[in-house]
Amino acid sequence: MPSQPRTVKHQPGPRRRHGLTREQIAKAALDLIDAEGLDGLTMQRLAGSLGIGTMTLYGYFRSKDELLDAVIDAASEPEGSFTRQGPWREQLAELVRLNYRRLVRHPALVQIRLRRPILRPRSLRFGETILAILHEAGFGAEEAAGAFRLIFTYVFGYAALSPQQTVEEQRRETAAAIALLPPEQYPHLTDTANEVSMAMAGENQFEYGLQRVLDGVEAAHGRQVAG
Amino acid sequence: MPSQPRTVKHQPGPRRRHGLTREQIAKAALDLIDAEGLDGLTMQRLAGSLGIGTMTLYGYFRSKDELLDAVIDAASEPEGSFTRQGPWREQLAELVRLNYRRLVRHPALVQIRLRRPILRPRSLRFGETILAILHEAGFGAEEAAGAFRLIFTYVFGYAALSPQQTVEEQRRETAAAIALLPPEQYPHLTDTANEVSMAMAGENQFEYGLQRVLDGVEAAHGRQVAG
DNA sequence: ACCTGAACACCGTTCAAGT
DNA sequence: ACCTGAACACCGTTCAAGT
Repeated sequence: MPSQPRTVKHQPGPRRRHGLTREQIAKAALDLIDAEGLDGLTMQRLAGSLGIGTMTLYGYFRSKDELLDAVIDAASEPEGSFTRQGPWREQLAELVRLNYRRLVRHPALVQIRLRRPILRPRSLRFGETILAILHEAGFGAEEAAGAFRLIFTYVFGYAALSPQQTVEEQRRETAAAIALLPPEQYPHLTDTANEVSMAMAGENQFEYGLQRVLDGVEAAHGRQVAG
Repeated sequence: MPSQPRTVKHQPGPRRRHGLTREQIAKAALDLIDAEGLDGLTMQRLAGSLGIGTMTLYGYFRSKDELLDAVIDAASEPEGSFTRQGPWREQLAELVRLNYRRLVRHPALVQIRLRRPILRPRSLRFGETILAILHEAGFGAEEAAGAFRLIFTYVFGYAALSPQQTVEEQRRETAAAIALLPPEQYPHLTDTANEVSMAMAGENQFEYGLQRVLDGVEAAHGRQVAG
């Protein structure tokens, strides 16, 4: 169950011995995960990087799970640069791009989300804005919810399936695996090894798929309106 | 780097003391992951369930990673029921549905893929068949590779982001989180809480998104052919 | 040749003790 | 009141020893 972000004691000044706040600790944890993956965040290492005893962390957070909630909040600062302008499709595209970049900046969000749903108010802003745009574009409630789920699946799915390795490493690895296949059993993969290797890594592919997803949402809406 | 599925010794008969094969062990590991998640698979527990010593496993697999490769193969039996029939769009849809069901049957595949790319020949069959269908439909190499990546992202992303909890639990949790939001700040989410909760859980949503993805692929192909 | 217990360097968290 | 070392029940894997 999701735990509330309550402070252990409600005191304005840093009465604590180390002068640390929950937010500062969460930020340090976020940096650790972004740099080394979710497995890289251990209570021992986090405490070590802050120069405090491991058990001191449990004075700020009841468990590692509660710490992860704070990490999510730390990574979910509102997107200041987003302003709703232009046709609904372009508004959606821009919002999705901004949130995709956030996920690239903070792989921690993706890795945590793969373990459990993220339902913090700050994170739900993304859904609220998408629904607002679709509502204004004339989408019904069910239609809008379906489109939101698809868009959410695409942006998180893309980020989740993008490797932590460099683009170059990934392409080489894909190409190497294809090169090992018997061409007569895998003719198309063999013939298009280059194109497939390119498509499986790199951020330019994100935009291509996003446009296809929006094509699909738009097409269904057009049929709905027409029918 | 991906390790080869080589047997430690090439002997036809089960000369081994326990009479166990790599395949049998991999199958047991697959069952463990499917039932309890990737974290549920530990060398100690797997050995225990097989009634052998932990270290005996290392006589069959050089490392846990090599064991996971065998688990992937065990879960990737070819889809016997798939026959290419009808228009390309329906062929794609059916192939994707079959593979989605495979992922639902074997969450192990999704959980392993989130840790590293899956590049085993048996798994690459999926890509080969998609490329074959698209090629026959007149897609160019780059266009086909882009469509493959999108479809792959959708099917794995959808499976990866689907919770391990029951559909009912998930819906209740989503609805509860929305109910906690201040309605004046989240008006659309509040108004469509029901539709959103439904859309975020349950397999019927998979088909909706799949059709939108195929709409997008089809629309882009139509423009390509027309232009 | 095949199998395996003990040991090592890790985890998250409980508990009891320090200041 | 705040902090923390020791300890517990785990991990994957190395090593040396059993049959």
